Amino acid sequence: MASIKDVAAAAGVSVATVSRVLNEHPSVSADARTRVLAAVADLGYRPNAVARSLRTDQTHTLGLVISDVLNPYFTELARSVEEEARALGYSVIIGNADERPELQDHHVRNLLDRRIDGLLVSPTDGGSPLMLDAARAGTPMVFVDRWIPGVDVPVVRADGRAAVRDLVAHLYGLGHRRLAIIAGPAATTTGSERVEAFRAALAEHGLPLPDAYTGQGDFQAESGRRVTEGFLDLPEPPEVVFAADNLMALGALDAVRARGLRVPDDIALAAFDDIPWFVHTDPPVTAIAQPTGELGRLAVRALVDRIEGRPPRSVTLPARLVARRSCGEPATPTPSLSPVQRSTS
Amino acid sequence: MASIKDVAAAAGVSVATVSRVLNEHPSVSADARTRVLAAVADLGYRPNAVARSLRTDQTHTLGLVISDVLNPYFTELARSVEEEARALGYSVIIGNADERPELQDHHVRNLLDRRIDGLLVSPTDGGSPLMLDAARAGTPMVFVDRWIPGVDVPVVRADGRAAVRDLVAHLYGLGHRRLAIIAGPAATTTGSERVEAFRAALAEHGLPLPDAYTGQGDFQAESGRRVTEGFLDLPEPPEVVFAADNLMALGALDAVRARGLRVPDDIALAAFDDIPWFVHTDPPVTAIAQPTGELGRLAVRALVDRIEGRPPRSVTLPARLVARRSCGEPATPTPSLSPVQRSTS
DNA sequence: CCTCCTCGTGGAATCGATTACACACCCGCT
DNA sequence: AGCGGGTGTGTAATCGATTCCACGAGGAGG
Repeated sequence: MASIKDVAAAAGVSVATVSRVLNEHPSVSADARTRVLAAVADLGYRPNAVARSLRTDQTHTLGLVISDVLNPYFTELARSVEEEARALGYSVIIGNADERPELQDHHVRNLLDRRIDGLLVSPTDGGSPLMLDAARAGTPMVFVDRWIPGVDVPVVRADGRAAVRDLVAHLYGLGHRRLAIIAGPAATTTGSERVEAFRAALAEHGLPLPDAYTGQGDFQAESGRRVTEGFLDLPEPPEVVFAADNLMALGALDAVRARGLRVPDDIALAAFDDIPWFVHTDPPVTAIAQPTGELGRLAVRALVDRIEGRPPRSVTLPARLVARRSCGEPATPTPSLSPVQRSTS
Repeated sequence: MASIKDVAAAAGVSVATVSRVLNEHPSVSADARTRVLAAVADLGYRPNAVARSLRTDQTHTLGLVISDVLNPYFTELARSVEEEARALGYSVIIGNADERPELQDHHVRNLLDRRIDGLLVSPTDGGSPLMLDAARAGTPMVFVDRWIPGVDVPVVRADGRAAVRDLVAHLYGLGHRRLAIIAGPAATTTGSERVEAFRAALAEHGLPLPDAYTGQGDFQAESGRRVTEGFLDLPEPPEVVFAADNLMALGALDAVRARGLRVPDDIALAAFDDIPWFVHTDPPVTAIAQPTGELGRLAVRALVDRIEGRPPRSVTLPARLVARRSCGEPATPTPSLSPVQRSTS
């Protein structure tokens, strides 16, 4: 592959001049510029980003470490992150942690070794020493969706409290009194927060949240299935199951079906995180929708602000309830076509 | 950040010795080795991958350019690619082309600039000059899922012909005679191949495939909706719609619902590419399943073989029909729980 | 005792860019 | 004529690693 030296030789100038042309430095004669550009076109020369990065100490690359790419919520987040980053002149390297802290560490280490300019993380746990060290050492970093309390890193996330309260009111209004939750890992902020919000909302209606009605999941479909089976085995099963993410809701749906039961007649179902497929399931699933694309964009902007020396801002956006048929009577007679179409908020 | 010089100084040796310790070169005394390792641990030193890549001309990175990350098929492919690559000591940078050739070119260029060791592509079109040049110039490259005819690059893909024939037989057996297809872009191999296979299978049963029953889609949900509306507007609408990918099937489902019609009573639906959600839609969707994870793994292995000097092999795996309720009577009375559970092959 | 290897080590070149610094040239002003 | 200043260009240092080559020490063999 042609290097800057080859271009310089072909154009009859020094490498410094070639570099200046390529970087649009003003003090280059028109004559030299055209000769260099001709040589570049002729040789099909492309600057070596590796060499450039070594010299400038910038890779124009962001790292994104998420918990599970197969979760449509994170897929969409990743997509919006890449789009916004591209618009700002950065590339993105995605690391999939699969909800496993050691895999998360692997990716963080790998990304740091590659000297990415900044790191976007949705932590799977309370924070590994590696990540905390990196944050302390000054690596530009922003948490997205989940965060680690007590660490001085900006957070871009959605607050689901109001939406959870709306959901509980909706359920209460439909006559449900025995409500259960499939929680996410307590080590994640989203895991614990959603349970807390749910418990608080129940309390407002004078309803308890017994231990038997709080199942421990891990944000994966299989755990949703397992927990739901436990619920159905209880002498007095809940009337509603609220899954703290979309995959566990899928598992719950499986478990209910496997028993030959029907949603919502035998048991109702709701989920945190809305996804396009929820419109098409049988029945369509009531869910709490986050402004996922917006979160991704804002997270990138905060990170790039930090990288380029501007003060980054933490952002919290609201989530909203999207009521469908999985909890009882349809909210309206017309079919719901898109996840963003209807909202009770 | 500490560099190899700092380590050398701290250990009282030269940088050459530090490098030898780090690369497990045999001729280093035990004494020097322990001093170096102590200094490394002490300083929290991590080798700079950028500098290393510049010197060794290897990045241990693969590029993966896919057409649409939001398509669950490609998400799963990306995941398996990353897993296998990690197992072989490589990282992956994913570029999402969004079915847009110019975006595909952007990513290919970006990846080549970063001097990735090899490129995995599922081309959105007949092949841009950029990609063809790269292939000709000797960049290790493997096509996955889709490919470009006439280019000397190994291909790892699934052959859906037999499964399409099974599907048509299944539909014929259920009494359907007017079958329509929502095709993918003719510029993609998967786009044209699936129509051809469908047409050939129909011919075996003496059925025609009129132009009015072949709609042109672009692998995105919206096009599935649009084409399906066209079908429904025909004086004699088809009895079955076969969508050439899962997103267009989703769009078709929307269109049918929007008219207040029911699947499969009013119109039947089948899709190429099976995904977990198809089990949970209303009704569950009959689909042709590819061995996606296996394709990803084999593609990575072929690429790494090529990179490391071994001869790469093209691979074609079979796809299989997974019959569910969206085309008529359930295949069996038991509910289908997983997309891989049942097959007619 | 001298020669020849082997082993461990360090110096320095190298990868492909960016950029500080020096310098030659030309213009205009006094 | 001489000097200051801007313009365009080249030389060389630099980023952080890897690796070729040279060299000194020490052991084995003649």
